[in-house]
Amino acid sequence: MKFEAITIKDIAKALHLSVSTVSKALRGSHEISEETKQQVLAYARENNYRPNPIAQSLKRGRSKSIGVIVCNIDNNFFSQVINGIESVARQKDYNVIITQSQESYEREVAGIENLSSRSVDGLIISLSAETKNVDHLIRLHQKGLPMVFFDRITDEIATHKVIANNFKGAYEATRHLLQQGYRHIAQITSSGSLSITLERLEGYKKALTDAGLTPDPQYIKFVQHGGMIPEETQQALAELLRLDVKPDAIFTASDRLSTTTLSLLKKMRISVPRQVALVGFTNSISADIFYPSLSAVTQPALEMGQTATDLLIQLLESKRPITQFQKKVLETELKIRDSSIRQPQ
Amino acid sequence: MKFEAITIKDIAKALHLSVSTVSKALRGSHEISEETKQQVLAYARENNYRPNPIAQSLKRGRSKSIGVIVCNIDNNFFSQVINGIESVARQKDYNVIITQSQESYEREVAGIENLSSRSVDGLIISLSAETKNVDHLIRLHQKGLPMVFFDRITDEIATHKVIANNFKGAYEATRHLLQQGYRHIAQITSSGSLSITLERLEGYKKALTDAGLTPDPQYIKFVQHGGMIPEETQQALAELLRLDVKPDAIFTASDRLSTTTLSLLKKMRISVPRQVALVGFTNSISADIFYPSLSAVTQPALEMGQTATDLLIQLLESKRPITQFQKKVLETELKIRDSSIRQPQ
DNA sequence: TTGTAGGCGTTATCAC
DNA sequence: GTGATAACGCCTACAA
Repeated sequence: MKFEAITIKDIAKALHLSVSTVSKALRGSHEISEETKQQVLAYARENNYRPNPIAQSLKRGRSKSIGVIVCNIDNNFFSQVINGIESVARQKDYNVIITQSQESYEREVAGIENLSSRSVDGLIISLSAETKNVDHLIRLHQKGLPMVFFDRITDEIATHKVIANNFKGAYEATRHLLQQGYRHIAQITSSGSLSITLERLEGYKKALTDAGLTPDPQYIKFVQHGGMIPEETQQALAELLRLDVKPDAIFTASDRLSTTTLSLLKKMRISVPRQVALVGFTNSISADIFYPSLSAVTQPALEMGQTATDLLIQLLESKRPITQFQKKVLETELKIRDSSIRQPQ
Repeated sequence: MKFEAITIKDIAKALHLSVSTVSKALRGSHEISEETKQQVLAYARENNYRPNPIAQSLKRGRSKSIGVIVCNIDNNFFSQVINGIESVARQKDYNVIITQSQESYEREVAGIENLSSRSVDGLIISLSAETKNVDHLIRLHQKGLPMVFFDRITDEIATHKVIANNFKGAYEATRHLLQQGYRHIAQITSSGSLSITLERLEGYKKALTDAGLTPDPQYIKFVQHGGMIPEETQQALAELLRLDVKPDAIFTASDRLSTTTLSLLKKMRISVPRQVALVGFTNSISADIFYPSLSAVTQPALEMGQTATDLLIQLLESKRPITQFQKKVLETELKIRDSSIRQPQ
């Protein structure tokens, strides 16, 4: 199947003009007479002429599209971020090309490889859970491909970054549990190679030590694929519940982990918060209709997507090379609901 | 910022060959000597040569990318569909360009206009809630742009379509409520111009008449923007609860409507299912941790995305024009949970 | 004011 | 077996 469309050449032929005259007329050049301009414009409109973006891209050396790579789009947080990305990009006339890594390092490398090589002007990236090495990105960055990181970032590349205040979010969540009187607070978190994991871990530890407690490694469970594989979460949870001193509260440090853990606890008929309290990172808009309603750290996901896109487009459209980079830290919000409220014994 | 990369010309210059020789060598042509081939391939690999996809697109007249337009990506159902689309497309080496209509007709027209004009080889479409007229799509289709519809489809364009068995899904949901003994079953649904709305409405009505009941228009509330605007849903719900004979059960016919309605009922302190039962269409993976756990019609969203993409790529890569079109109907699944189980009085 | 020519990177055709 | 040339559609010096 082919999709034939009218070109500048067709217009030129029809109007007995040269392509350059038509081209100039279409862009309203001063060199062209009013009369010719009108004629060309009218013909173009009638025949619904659209410049071929591919030819324009080839000529200009920019495709007016940006690549996005996330672990998985079917996730409250990431779909909200992409909503933000798409809105800003569309407004500034950029296409958004989405790729999922599915938390796999290989897929991330392949996806980014594919997006780059000039089919994309820049990249918006959140690293996969498996990614420990970012050489593939360093190479591209050195070659001059602009990129902005969000959420799961890396220190090894100097560019704009947008994250939530993960430290503070985790700190507040943990402190809240402490204030409720819980003392054996476990954490289920993503892969230890992710920036978000470390930041949230630090916030959690700081809250514990500020309360005079010593973080216990036994209470910290890493789930390698960030909750995408329910069995991994299940195992982490089972290990926690098998400890001699069972946790009386759990802090789940990512979106999928939070909903999965709540679901697993329900299946195991473990009462929340009576037997174990729960606070999680989640951007689910349904956290208030969970049972129990889920106390949650929420990230400004839409804003994160918008900000990342603004920063990337700044990079793309800047005349001179940018050497000062921003790391924007957006505030999280702790919404306290039932899952963490201590019940009278 | 520029992103310079090596071209076929650079290779030719370096190796003192002509561009055409290099081009052929790279694609393993028989015409080229083994020796030259190895030389070129080795040089290309060393210097990490990637063909410029934009130049290839211009030459071939196809961009190897497909456009997707949905109302909103931040939605369980649609993000799952897009997950499916992306997976298949990536595997077949197509880029996926996402656009959101935000349920606005104007945005849909603009988005599609932008995706077409040859920046995209084909389109995967789910119509916006506001769309009553599909002339913008008919025009493109007649010009030869391949497209596949899913979920919210139109009869006015002959092409492949993929939908869930909405009639049956709604029928079973309603019948289940009837079997539980509910007699005043209301429906909150999307815009009346959407195919899914009509199909689900028919299933609902058929279940009622099969049970000897007469559908009452008062019990059917249309929400124009499919739940994207909570106030609209709230008003629909309020109107239902203001009726002389209040509904004893509600069937919510789309994803966002279901979660929003449950949330609103909770805020109004209306007990579900005791005061009013609820069954909804939703693809939330968290329906079992809602309070009460939500009886739900689930669509095979991932499969829908995969199927739509397979069909589109068939269209794109077919040698001869296709005139026989499929309408694939995928089965829904009714998961009965607490929100619809009649309580002892 | 309009037209010619060349180039963006790749590929296909045809000549050597 | 290799290379010159033209073409995809658009843009832009430069020439007329």
